[in-house]
Amino acid sequence: MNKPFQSSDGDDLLRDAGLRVTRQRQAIAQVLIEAEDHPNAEQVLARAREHDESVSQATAYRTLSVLSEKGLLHTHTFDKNVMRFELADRPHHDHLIDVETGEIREFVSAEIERLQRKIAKAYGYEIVAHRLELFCRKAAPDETEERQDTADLSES
Amino acid sequence: MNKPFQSSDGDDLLRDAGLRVTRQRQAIAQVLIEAEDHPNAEQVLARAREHDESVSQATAYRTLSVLSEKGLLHTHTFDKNVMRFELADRPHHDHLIDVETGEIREFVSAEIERLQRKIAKAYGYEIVAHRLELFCRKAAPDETEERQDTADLSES
DNA sequence: ATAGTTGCAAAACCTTTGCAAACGG
DNA sequence: CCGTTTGCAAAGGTTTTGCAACTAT
Repeated sequence: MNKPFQSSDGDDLLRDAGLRVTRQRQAIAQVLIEAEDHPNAEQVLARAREHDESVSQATAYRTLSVLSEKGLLHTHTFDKNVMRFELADRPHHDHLIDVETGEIREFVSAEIERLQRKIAKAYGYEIVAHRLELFCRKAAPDETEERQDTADLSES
Repeated sequence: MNKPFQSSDGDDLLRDAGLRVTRQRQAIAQVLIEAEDHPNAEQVLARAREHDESVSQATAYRTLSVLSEKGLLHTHTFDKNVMRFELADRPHHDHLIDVETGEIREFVSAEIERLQRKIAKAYGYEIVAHRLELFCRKAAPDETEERQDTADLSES
């Protein structure tokens, strides 16, 4: 019984990256798999230490760095100076950031994805990766009620 | 004869931000107006010093910071850790980054903009700012020739 | 056995800040 | 004039690195 795509298993994730499986890296991989948010390095380290106290900052940064380079982890910089991480094995999605609360919602728009590819192609490029972030604020009650808009959202 | 929108004049830019007009800030504003790329703080400082040697790092960062806060400057973080700047008075556009060369092209898609607003609205939000970056690689010659794709590009 | 990995502490890197002197309006 | 702005140098926050000991394979 092998995992189809998502390396929901930490050891697999590490091996996929060509890394040796160590206690410390297992702890980090586990954190990434369990994460439902977009933790930064400091948070990954703190959570990993709950699994294995011995994880050092250096190892956390080194592991996150390799996993990112190998494409197994996606990175974001929602706020100024810190890099945030997210497993790459999840279906692609973009982010909507509530600028008041910092809350991050994920969304997918097949339509936007399509347009992006179209644009890149028009310039003679193919997309390697992309990043779409909407910094938003809760809207005023809204007078024009366009409820059917939701239709575009989840076509992935 | 007043400028309609773009403060193509450095002093105006500074006054729009509620700042006093100093030699150093004039140099920085000039750099931003002349910039055809997306310089980071270090580059802005270096270029500003060509206009006025006395500009210090502190002033560069402080000025860029205020201009950004006042919304006169847009910021990006294409690469990991450095913030890049760009005058906000230009028509909105997104970025296509050539991952091989680092070259940055700008594009506009009214269609994507529209979809973004639609998505935000569906979640009950309104967009304050957004960021769309396509990390691309020059495409292989391409077998299916879709030249008319260019149509979507410049509807702004 | 041995190449890869570790923690530690120091360094590197980008950005911010305290302060007294200098300056703009 | 008086509040703002300056340069300097030091501090801040995040990420990287050199090294000797340790460990997965």
